Amino acid sequence: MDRSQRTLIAKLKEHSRLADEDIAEICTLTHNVRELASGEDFIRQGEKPKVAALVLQGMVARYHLLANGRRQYLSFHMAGDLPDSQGLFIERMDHSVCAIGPAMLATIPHKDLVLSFDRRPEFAFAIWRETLIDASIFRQAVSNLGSRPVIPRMAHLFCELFYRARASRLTTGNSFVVPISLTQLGEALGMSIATVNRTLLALRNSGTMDFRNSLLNVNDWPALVKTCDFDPMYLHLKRAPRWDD
Amino acid sequence: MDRSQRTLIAKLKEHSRLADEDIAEICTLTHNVRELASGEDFIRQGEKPKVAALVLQGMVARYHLLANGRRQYLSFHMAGDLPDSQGLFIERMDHSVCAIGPAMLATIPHKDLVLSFDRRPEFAFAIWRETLIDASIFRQAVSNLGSRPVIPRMAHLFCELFYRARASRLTTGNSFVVPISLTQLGEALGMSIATVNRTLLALRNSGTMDFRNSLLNVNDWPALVKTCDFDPMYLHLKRAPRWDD
DNA sequence: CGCTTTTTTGAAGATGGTCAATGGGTGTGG
DNA sequence: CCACACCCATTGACCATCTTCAAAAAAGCG
Repeated sequence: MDRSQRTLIAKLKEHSRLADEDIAEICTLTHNVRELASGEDFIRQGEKPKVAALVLQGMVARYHLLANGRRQYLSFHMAGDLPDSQGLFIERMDHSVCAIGPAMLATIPHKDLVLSFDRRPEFAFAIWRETLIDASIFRQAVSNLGSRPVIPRMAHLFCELFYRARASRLTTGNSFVVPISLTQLGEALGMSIATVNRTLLALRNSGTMDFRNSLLNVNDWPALVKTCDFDPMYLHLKRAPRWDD
Repeated sequence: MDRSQRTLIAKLKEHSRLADEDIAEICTLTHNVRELASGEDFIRQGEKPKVAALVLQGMVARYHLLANGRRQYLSFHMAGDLPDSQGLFIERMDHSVCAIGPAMLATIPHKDLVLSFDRRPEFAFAIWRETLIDASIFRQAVSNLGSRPVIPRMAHLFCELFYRARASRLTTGNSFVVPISLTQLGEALGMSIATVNRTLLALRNSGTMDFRNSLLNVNDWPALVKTCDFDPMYLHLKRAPRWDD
């Protein structure tokens, strides 16, 4: 069992039950490693996806490029995530995937995955569930953009990132490395960079969280959760991460 | 082959190839019919989904209920859609589904579906693709809310609804019945009802479209497409609907 | 026909955007 | 080692958009 197989198994176990046979099946999957420079695209809107990507290190993001040149970030992904699982059964990518900070990915051919799906339907269902959770995260983004003022909107994004990172054991204490620039935050949350900055200041002054120099610090988790009414149910994890370890 | 089976097959054929065996498998599925009054919930946030729903008639919507009482509509669905396919492999619903105007649904137990999936993986992949297209629609909603001013934002929603309806042959000429109230439009597009009304007026005056009394009228499709840079690629349909029939 | 609900319109005010200028790091080359 | 350039973050002033509030008109419905 190599690193990427271990990462994938750990990820799927966060929400699905895997039989020994499923794990054995995953261990037959081979992959290539691809390193991305900060900002580099992994796949672009319009291209035909042929491989699935698994994040091994760093952070990547999905984004749309609009006709007017604007960029809209759709979701952010960390180690264990499958940032282009959404391209599995689809002819052409309707969005792009790029690195946020330097990142390392494992790529697995779709062909191999589908063969495994035929052999182990439960494995397919686990990946399917993964794509459904992705969709649930998109739905939250819709509500976040459509219904929340800037401060809770920003808080919700960081709540989600921190909670997911914590569930995957990627945090250190109350900190998590998030190499997103202010500009990119604005392009994710539909805010101007000025507002992004003022909103981060407000959150800092409230004593709930502090995002600076690519480092997120959660100072008062319950208060932060309350600012945005964050309810992690939508992440559909089997068990909540513990806060006392 | 009954009505609901025919509807499902037609829908899946919009984006997937089905073998005769897949169609035969679908024809073994039995269902119940459920009628919903306007506004009635089909399933609520927090409940455990046990059946999948197929829209036979009318329109239904997914929505979030936020802690502050606000309602955020996430997507709208018409005949042929599977509005809670997102609940297939998930423990609890992270959103609700309600009727927009009176609607009729066919319900199919998840258990039966999964048994069919095991027998015909291609059928499973077609439904999976359906859920991935749903996710793609959510992504567009994110971009719509995050990046577009009110007029193109409204235009984009109606472009999508009309295009999807046309692809499913639910339009009559340039018209399509959309029983959404102004309040609900606002709750979908993150606008106040006053702005919704003024935006509809602006679109009416531009001569591109006219939405009034639950009836959408597309007067100038190319111009409407241009106002919001609508590109239907993200709907992943095998072939575009024809405009000249 | 009177009631409720939905749509329409106006005016005032707040939120967040735009623009422009400043400051702080970091890396490069003289 | 310093000077310069560049990128990113920060801040202020002004302004546009959209919200809120209030009220009237129109449209369904018993």
